[in-house]
Amino acid sequence: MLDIKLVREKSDYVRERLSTRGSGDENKISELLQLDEQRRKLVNETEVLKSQRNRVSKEIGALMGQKKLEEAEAKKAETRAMGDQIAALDKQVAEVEQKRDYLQLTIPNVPHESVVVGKTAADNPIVRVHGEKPEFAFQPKTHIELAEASKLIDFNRGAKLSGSGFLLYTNWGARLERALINFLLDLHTTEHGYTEVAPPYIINKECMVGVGQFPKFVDQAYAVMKGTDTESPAQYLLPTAEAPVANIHREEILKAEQLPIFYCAYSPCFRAEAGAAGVGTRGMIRVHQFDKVELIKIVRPEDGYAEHEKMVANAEKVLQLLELHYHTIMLCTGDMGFGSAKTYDIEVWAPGQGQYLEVSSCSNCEDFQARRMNLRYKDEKGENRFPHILNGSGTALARLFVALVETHQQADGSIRIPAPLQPYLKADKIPG
RNA sequence: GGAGAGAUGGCUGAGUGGUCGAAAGCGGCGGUUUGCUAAACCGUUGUACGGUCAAAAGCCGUACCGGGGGUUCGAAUCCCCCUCUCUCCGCCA
Repeated sequence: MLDIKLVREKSDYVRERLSTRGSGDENKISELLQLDEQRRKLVNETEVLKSQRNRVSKEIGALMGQKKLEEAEAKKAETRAMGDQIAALDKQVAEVEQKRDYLQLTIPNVPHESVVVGKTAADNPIVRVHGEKPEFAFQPKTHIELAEASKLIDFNRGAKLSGSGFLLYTNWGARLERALINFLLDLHTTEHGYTEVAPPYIINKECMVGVGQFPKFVDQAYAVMKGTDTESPAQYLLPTAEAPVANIHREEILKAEQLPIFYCAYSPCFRAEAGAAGVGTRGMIRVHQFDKVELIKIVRPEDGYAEHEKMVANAEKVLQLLELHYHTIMLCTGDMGFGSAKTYDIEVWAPGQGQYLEVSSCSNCEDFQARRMNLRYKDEKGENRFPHILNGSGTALARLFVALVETHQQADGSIRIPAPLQPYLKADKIPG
């Protein structure tokens, strides 16, 4: 969420930056300011009253001590009505505060000034290209054809077990998936300095609010309940490991020397994808459950953008080692996610699809999430500050799987395994 | 799932209706002493919000003793609900 003081003091700036997103959220600022103003007025009123009450209460206490009971009773009668007045005002404050807080949670982050202003994905500039589209002496197959031919994935039985958008990996497919996960975790932990964590897959609402998934994207989440118990507070299947991992230090005040914190985590990701195109058709491009290795950084604000660039490089390294052609784009203001101030997407080339697939999205959310989860650190001056929180996929698996098999498919139907992955799969190719 | 115990400041831990934002100890910070270190001694030590101020500092106020509600002139303290932790039993990968 945005710093209310910033909104108060630089409302025009905030409005202007928000308007570049093209979502109309800048129109919420006036209401926010109004609620803020109203709250401050009410808070002031109640505090004056409370101050009075406290004073009289102390006097009563003193009188009781001196056994001057009649005088004490008189004062009690005098202040009795104050309690109700205070209670009524407190209620008003709570109401206004609730409205303000909710409104604040629905306003997206302000884009960083280095972000290109644009409306849609078509406006996203390409910032880097690695390799080039591979040439094939034969007609390259799609991952669906390859997966069926080599029995990597049983699409029909996956759907039977769960529904459309769920995959059953089989034999070499399951092994390849596992090999990729281990390869990614090892790369980031041993080469890039991340500490591996394994979070719960069922998480509470606070995690979702903290990273900005809620309240806006509740309809995209899977809620879970215990047995037939519809009463207990809902928990959710994680849509990304970002949700639990970024929240590890929620409501903490970290010591300056604890920063920077680099975490990486494997998890499956569950997405309802309500209303999305592509679920319901076969394939692995858009599914309800996929594996991902996520990268999270918690850093000092002054380091945020340098660490952001490094994080993107860490994710790109994956594709380089797997000998895949990709390009990195910067999301324009209109295409950025809710909590992000700046985002790079990495898109890998999938020859069978004839298109680039997003396998990583690396964002600096600045202090937007830290404010939501009240995560702070104490700097050298002893002041509490909000750190920058960064998240990036390093990378998403299902689409990486697609790019890998489509890129490295051979004329004989086998799939070549790039050298860095071979020790993990314990094979140099998947037979056709 | 059953029974019991607990949750207080960075940590340990006292506090059962009134100068308690909270004793004491530890830690941290500053200082004295010292060739240096240590010890000892002295001082200091939370967070948020609101107000004041051009701003910072400072000052004033309010709230915060797991969370929410209640009783009361007044709640860390009494009552109710919830969450979490620990111990024992049961079940279980």
